[in-house]
Amino acid sequence: MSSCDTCLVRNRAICSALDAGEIGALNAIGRTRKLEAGQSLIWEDEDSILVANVVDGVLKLSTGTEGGREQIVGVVYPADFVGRPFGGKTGHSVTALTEATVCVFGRRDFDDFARKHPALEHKLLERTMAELERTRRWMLLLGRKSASEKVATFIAEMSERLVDPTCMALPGVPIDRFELPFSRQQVADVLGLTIETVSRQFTRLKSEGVIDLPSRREIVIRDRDQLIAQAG
Amino acid sequence: MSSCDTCLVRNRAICSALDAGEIGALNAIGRTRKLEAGQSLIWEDEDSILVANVVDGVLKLSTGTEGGREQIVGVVYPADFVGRPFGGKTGHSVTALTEATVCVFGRRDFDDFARKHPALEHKLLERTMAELERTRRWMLLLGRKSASEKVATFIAEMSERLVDPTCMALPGVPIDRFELPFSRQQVADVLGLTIETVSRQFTRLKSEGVIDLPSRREIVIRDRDQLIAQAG
DNA sequence: CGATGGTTTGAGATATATCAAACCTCGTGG
DNA sequence: CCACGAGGTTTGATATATCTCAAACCATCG
Repeated sequence: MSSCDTCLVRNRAICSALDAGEIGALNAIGRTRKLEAGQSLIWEDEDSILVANVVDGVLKLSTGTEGGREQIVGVVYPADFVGRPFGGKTGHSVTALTEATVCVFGRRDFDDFARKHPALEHKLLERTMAELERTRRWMLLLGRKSASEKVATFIAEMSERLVDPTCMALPGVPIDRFELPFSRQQVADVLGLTIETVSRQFTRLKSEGVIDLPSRREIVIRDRDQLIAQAG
Repeated sequence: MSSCDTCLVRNRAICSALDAGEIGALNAIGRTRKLEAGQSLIWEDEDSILVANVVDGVLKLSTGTEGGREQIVGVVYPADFVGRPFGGKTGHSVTALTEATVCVFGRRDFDDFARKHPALEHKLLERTMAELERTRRWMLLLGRKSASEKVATFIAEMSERLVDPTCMALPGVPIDRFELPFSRQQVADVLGLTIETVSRQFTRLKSEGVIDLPSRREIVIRDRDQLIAQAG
């Protein structure tokens, strides 16, 4: 029996393009792997040797300058795909932010399999295009938004993406209370700000009653309209 | 006879995945269109109705805030693909920066054709992944680089991308003199800066002898090593 | 309990934005 | 041919958002 049968993201990941027989073949070349928070799966500038589906947890994609400045260039959730198939180098590292479970494949094995299964490539294409679209929207934030707009946008987006991964929640409905998978430094690295500026914006939003911060890693949205308005 | 036979980018665009017969079929659903500088092909937030291959010229992809701030989220050159196949909205407009020639397809026609031609989808997937990679590298610039680093990086990247589109030049060799397809305002919109800051950085680089500016739209790189060093 | 790592708060420095004016370049029409 | 005007660009003076440096604070864990 294939471990895909019990996979939580079986119906949402690119694997949903495959029938039972094909899934078995894919299962044969992959294996599931657990990562603890902080552990990396792929490193910046290394030759692409593996790709993966995220089964559970949250991971960051990040790059940095020689000077040690870091920028988080993407965040992936269950059912998302990571890595660079079809040769080339990955320009960013992939690191777990929470405990995570991924389904990894050798890059070459995956390449061969994908070329023989156009439906899988099609899913991957749709996913990649959606990710490119999302990334481009984020560029507007990085290039043109103020610190307060950045933080408000960040919280609003988080509440839309951090829905129950088991899909029990209604789709498209954002949640008003969630646990942040980021430290303050990591939030700063997503938004292109410093940790102090992020902290000040959080406390300002709290003092204005827009959000509440029960603990360091928890956020409660008290006034979503106001939050959206401040997102600019 | 198919107009693809004389197409300058026939061997580099996604069409290179197709044989003579398939090209004929693709040609039947597309048409070439000329754009003058400033003319838009696709508008932000409209439902995706057409997609295109760039044959000649340079186009920008851009989004803006309600407040009128603009961010250029991508620049495309001959052989690149633009538009959002497989449904959804395009989150950015596509506008010609120079006179341009594109090969346009109705989005639905293209979708149908692509689904029947996995090799075409494969090329498109590779291209989309490369673009996503490039876009993510640009995020590091937007989020973490100073104005001087941004401008130096911009000039260096331009010199690598604006090679002779006919491919007569040696591949991978950057050029030292080129005409900018951007106004100062547009450079500012690519880098997330103001027009004044861009101007000041240009004149500084010129006064340091790193570049020369024979005219508003021309750039000559005098000291590439120094330029790269300043790109951070 | 004290040590440790992350976070918040404060005071000051600075890069970049903003506002305003002068300056080219180029096309138009007298 | 020259004067004029318009758009884009450069330069200057000032304002301000964000960064930097530094200290206090707070949870967590041995």
